[in-house]
Order: sequence, then C-alpha cells, then structure tokens
Amino acid sequence: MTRQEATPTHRTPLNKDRVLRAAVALADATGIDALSMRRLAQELDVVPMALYKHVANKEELLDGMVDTVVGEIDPLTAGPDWQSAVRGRILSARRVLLRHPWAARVIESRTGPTPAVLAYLDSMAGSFRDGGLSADLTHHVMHAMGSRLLGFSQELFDTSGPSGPPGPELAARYPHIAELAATAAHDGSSPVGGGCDDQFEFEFALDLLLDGFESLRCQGWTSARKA
Amino acid sequence: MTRQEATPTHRTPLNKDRVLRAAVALADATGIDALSMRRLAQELDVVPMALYKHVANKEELLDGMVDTVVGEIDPLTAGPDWQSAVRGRILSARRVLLRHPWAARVIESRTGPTPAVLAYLDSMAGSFRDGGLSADLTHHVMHAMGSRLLGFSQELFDTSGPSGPPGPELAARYPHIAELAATAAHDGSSPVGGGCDDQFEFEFALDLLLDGFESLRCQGWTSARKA
DNA sequence: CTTGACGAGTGTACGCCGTACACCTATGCT
DNA sequence: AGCATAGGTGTACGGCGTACACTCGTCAAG
Repeated sequence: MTRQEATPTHRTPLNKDRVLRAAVALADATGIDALSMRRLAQELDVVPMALYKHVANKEELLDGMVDTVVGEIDPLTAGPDWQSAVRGRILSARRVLLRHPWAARVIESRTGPTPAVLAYLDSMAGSFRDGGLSADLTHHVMHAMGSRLLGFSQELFDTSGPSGPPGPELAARYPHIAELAATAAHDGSSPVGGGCDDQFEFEFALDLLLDGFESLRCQGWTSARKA
Repeated sequence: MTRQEATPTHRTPLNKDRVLRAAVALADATGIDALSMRRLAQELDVVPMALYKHVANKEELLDGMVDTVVGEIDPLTAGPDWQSAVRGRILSARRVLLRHPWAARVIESRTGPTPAVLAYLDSMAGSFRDGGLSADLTHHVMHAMGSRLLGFSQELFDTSGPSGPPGPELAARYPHIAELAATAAHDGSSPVGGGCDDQFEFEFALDLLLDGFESLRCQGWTSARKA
C-alpha cells in the first residue's frame, strides 16, 4: 500500500495563483480586516507558514491581490472619440472595484505600483495621447484623475453607514449639510451622503473632468510653469 | 512625610487633550504605523492601560487625532468671489495635511465623520451656497471634490519612492508612462510621478473643478435625474 | 537500486498588538 | 471620619506576522 491514489490525503498543491484567488475570495466574503495569514491558511487547509512558500509576506500578498482585481478590468475598446473610450474603461474599472469593495483601500495603501497597475495606467496614458493630448497635458490629466482612473473616488465616508435619522439638533449644528441631505433625500438618503446615487456622483465628476480636459486640448493648453 | 510636594512623583495628570496631542506628535515623528497604544503610553510615561481612562479605544484615539488636525485648518476668509474663498481654505487644509502626512490615510480609514470634519464640511457647503450654487449642485460638487475638500488627493502612489532610474526595459514595457516621466523629468523627477510638482498637480485639478462648477452655475445647471 | 538534492508543507516559538478586568491609591465631599 | 470617585497599575488573554529548524515525498544522477 505504498500508493494512496484513492485516499484523498493528497490535496491539490498550493501555488501563488490559488493563494491569491483564495485571498480575494476571503476578502470579498469577510472583509479586508478579517483577512489574516492564519485565516487564509485555514481556508486553504494548510498551516499558516505554508503560505510563505508562495508569497514573501503579507505585503506581497496584498500586492498580488491588487494585481488580480486590476486584471479583471476590461481591455480597451475603441470608441468614436477618446473621451468615450476612456470613459468606458474607467466605468469598467469601477464595476470591478464595486465587486471587491476592499480593493480601493488596499490600492491606496500600497506604497508602489504593481505591474498590472502600471500596465493599466500605461494604456490609459496611451488613450489620452491617442486622443491628441500632449504628453505634458496627459501628465497633469492623469494626476487630476487620481484614483478615479481606477474606478473609485474615495467617498470620504462610508456612504452606507447605519447613521439613523438626521435629528433636529444635528440639522441645527450643520445647517448646510442638513440642506444637502434634504435635497438628496428625495430619492432616499441619509445625512452626509448616505443614499446618494454614487454612480451618478462618480460620473458627474468624471465627465466634468473629461470635458475640462477636452476643452484644454482644444485650446492647445500647455503648462505655464517654466524652469 | 505624608506630603511629597517637593518630590516630582506627581506628574502633571493626563487628559484627553494631552493624549491626543502626544499621539499627533508621535505620528508626525515616527509615522502612523509606529503609533501603538503601548508606544504612546511609553511616550507619556504611563502604563498602556492608563490611556483607556481618556479614550475608549484606539479608534476613538484616531478619531480625536483627525479632529485635532482638522481643527488646524484656517477659518474662512472672505474673498472677492466664492471660488477664491473656497480655494484659499482648501489650500490651507492642504498645508495642514502636508504637516501631518499620516492624516490623509487616517481620514480615509474612518468609517464615519467626526464633529470637526462635519463642521468643516458644513462651512464648505455654506461657501458654495453663498456663491450662488443651488443645493442640488452643491451636493454633487461636494462629491466631485471628494477628499480634495480636505486638501489632499490620494496620490495613487507614493510620489517620493526610492524608485531608481527608470531603466530601459521598463520604458519598453510602459512606453507612455516613460514618456510622461520624461516630460516631467525636465524639472527633476522619477518614473511614475516622483518628482512631479505635487502642488501644481493639486491646483491644476482643483482649478479645473472650480472652473467647471462656476460654469455649471452660470448656465443654471440642474441634475437631470428625476423621480 | 541507492542516494542525495530540493521543493512543499509542518511545528514551535517570539515579540508585538489591543484591551478586559481586578486592583490600588490619592482626592475631595458629606 | 467615612466613603465615593477618578486616575493610574499589573496581569493576562487571544490574535497577529513571521523567523527558523524540521520532515517528507519526488525525482534525477550515479
């Protein structure tokens, strides 16, 4: 009985890809805070230290997770103009980020770009250049877009908090915020932006920026700063 | 010898304010990752658990730190038009955030707004309203500004990384990024945005947005979405 | 067939973290 | 004088990331 082909003592062996995908799934299911090396190992029926044969440390695990989700963004699709091409890709990125709510915060926490992110940003820069923006303008435009390039704006505060009714004393202390909440409440909302149509807000800012870029391009904008 | 007035066995007693200010100082000096309850207690010559008489837990400590730095933002100053008033206040916020580099990430990590942040946002909303923007437009405008309202855009990646020379193979793989880096390199830069003039990039996006808002206001913009 | 290198998974252990809980002690009011 | 209270202490627990030494199955070379 040296062979144990029938007995399931042999699990399919680990590899970096399985580790990363399990990590993404675990973060999707239980939130990024609950993702520890120990919990992840447990999920893979393995002892914690086994993970370290496939990722150097937790930072590298997080980097890999970022690359995994960035890899889910749709490739470029041609559009009638540069703006709609960029717009479509960014909205695809947004859909990906909405599938993985933890990803935005993890991306922000990385200190350096990972290969998949670099590739994505590179192709984005290419879209701007192809659209006729100068290298100079493209540079500033990429900065101006910031994390919106990756499909999210940091919402400043959790838009779906359990914040109850505004309360009159709060309205007295923060009258303008109360007013905004009231206008948004027409389609179901809570005090500081809860219940807003996030998708609308995202596209509002995105289009404002894209329109601004196009207008700068038309007028041959160039940065006025000199050496 | 029941009195020990001469002996310095009595340290000036702790209070929430001293704790918060020590925490801010420690984070400024050693970075947010090095800020632990134990290190902070040590800094205050106190046993770790003593801190919990003044803050409920670490989350509340971080909330208090956020309020402390937000409180450093200059109050509103009147300007010739609403845009310069808003612009000035935001640039003040930016200066504060640059003094406390850890603050942006901590603010992003809070799940709900703290009182000082609410007060700040409220007065910002008031500036937009006073400038003639409708409550509706003000709402979307606040969202569009996102964290820029508080003086920072998430730079997507550390702009001052130790990333060495671009390297030709990197330029081959990411040609557009290399091109942007090259144009930025005219005033000292590194590959992915390192060495850029962050202040310029920030104001570029800020002004683009403010100009867009003003133009929407002039044309009496109203959100097209209906019930 | 033996051997030995090697890659994958294991087990133990260390030092850090946040914090619950019981305790002490000086202060100040009744 | 008695006592409640607020502020600081000490101990302890469970969780974290991970260094380090190990075992064991596989497979190529001799």
